Amino acid sequence: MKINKQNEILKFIQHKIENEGYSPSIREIAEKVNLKSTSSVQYHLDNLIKKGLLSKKPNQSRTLTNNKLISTFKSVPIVGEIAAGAPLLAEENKIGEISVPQDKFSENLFALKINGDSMIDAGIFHEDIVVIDKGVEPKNGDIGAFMINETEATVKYLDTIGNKRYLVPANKIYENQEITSNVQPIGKVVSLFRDI
Amino acid sequence: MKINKQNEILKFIQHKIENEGYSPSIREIAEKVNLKSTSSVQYHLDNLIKKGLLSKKPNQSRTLTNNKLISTFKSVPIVGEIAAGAPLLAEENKIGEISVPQDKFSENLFALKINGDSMIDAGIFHEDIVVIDKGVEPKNGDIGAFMINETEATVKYLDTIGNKRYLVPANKIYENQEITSNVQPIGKVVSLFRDI
DNA sequence: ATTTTTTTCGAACATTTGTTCTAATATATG
DNA sequence: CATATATTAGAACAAATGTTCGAAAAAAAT
Repeated sequence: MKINKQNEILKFIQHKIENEGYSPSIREIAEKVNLKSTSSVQYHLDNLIKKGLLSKKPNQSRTLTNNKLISTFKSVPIVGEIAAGAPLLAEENKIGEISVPQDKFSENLFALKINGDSMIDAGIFHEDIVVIDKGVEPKNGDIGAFMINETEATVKYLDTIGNKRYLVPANKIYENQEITSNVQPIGKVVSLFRDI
Repeated sequence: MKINKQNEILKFIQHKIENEGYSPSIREIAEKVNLKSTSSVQYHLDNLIKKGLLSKKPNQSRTLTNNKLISTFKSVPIVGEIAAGAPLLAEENKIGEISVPQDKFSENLFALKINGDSMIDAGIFHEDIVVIDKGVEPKNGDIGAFMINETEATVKYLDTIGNKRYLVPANKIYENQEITSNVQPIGKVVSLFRDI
């Protein structure tokens, strides 16, 4: 019957935070896991905290937080068609939001919805969403996002052939495009999301 | 000086939840926004709740939640190697968690880490994470997850050729595998995540 | 200037909640 | 079986917290 009280408590706390948006009180935990005394819960909480699985603020109610996957996600904008003249991240270019785990989040992140199949051999398909880190300049071999003529954003491999730098698609039917002054690197592609 | 107390309070609550992981108390709000009385804060909270921007539970501390963008994610387990004999979602098979938007969440979701390149032509690469809906039986043409010999989970296209059903890889170097009694459908692949 | 509405304050109160201590009970260990 | 360890219970306490009411102050409207 009693499998593992500690884990049962941890799971309930996580569940409560995920579903209600706030931590349970000690007495709520006691009731849920069938413990008659608040001090029994305290006992397990102390152990969970010692293990580093939980944190709490002393003398403050409902301040239990999950140390591992604090369900705090932060949203980054998804950019669609780029309006002529408007800065890349201007409000009028925004077509949505996507959330990324906070531990991977930085202010430099935003997302692009892929249009076309030029990166299909890299496993990046039409309508996939790629997250881009503006703070990381794409290097040779990286997949990066680039602004072309200040109106179009594109995702390609970056590569140097001879002494020229190219945008390299991952699809044989498209050609390399030399990087000239009309191409500006935006950032490096760091992750990808797809609905199937 | 006083720009908009209501908005100031809302912002502080959101900030506190995002950064600390729990809601502020009324007195903490009062101090932060320079109100001397808790009832002044109550006054604004009531208005924010009337506007539908906040929710709270009566007589419970720190239960303020943001109606818009809070806790819109839920975690689903990532399953790795499947221990012989253990149920697919047994704790010992779990290698992590991934969060999915709440509006797409169901209790039937879990995730698999892809091992190998048998689905490479479908844009599913080695070490990608696919989310599977156990509540949806894969149909012809769908990408599904299947359990083989109750020990190995695999992701393949499902297709019917003649009167036989096959697991169809998306990679020419692999062969179709006829579905026999040792193959059990788990669910349909619904989304994909990749770190690049 | 007067009235009305909005906002703030203060204080008192009832609950909720975390904390702590001791003892009882269960479980494991030798 | 005896002993040690882990777990649970009970109760009492102190602190944190939400709630409420009336009045004052500030701002807006007439």
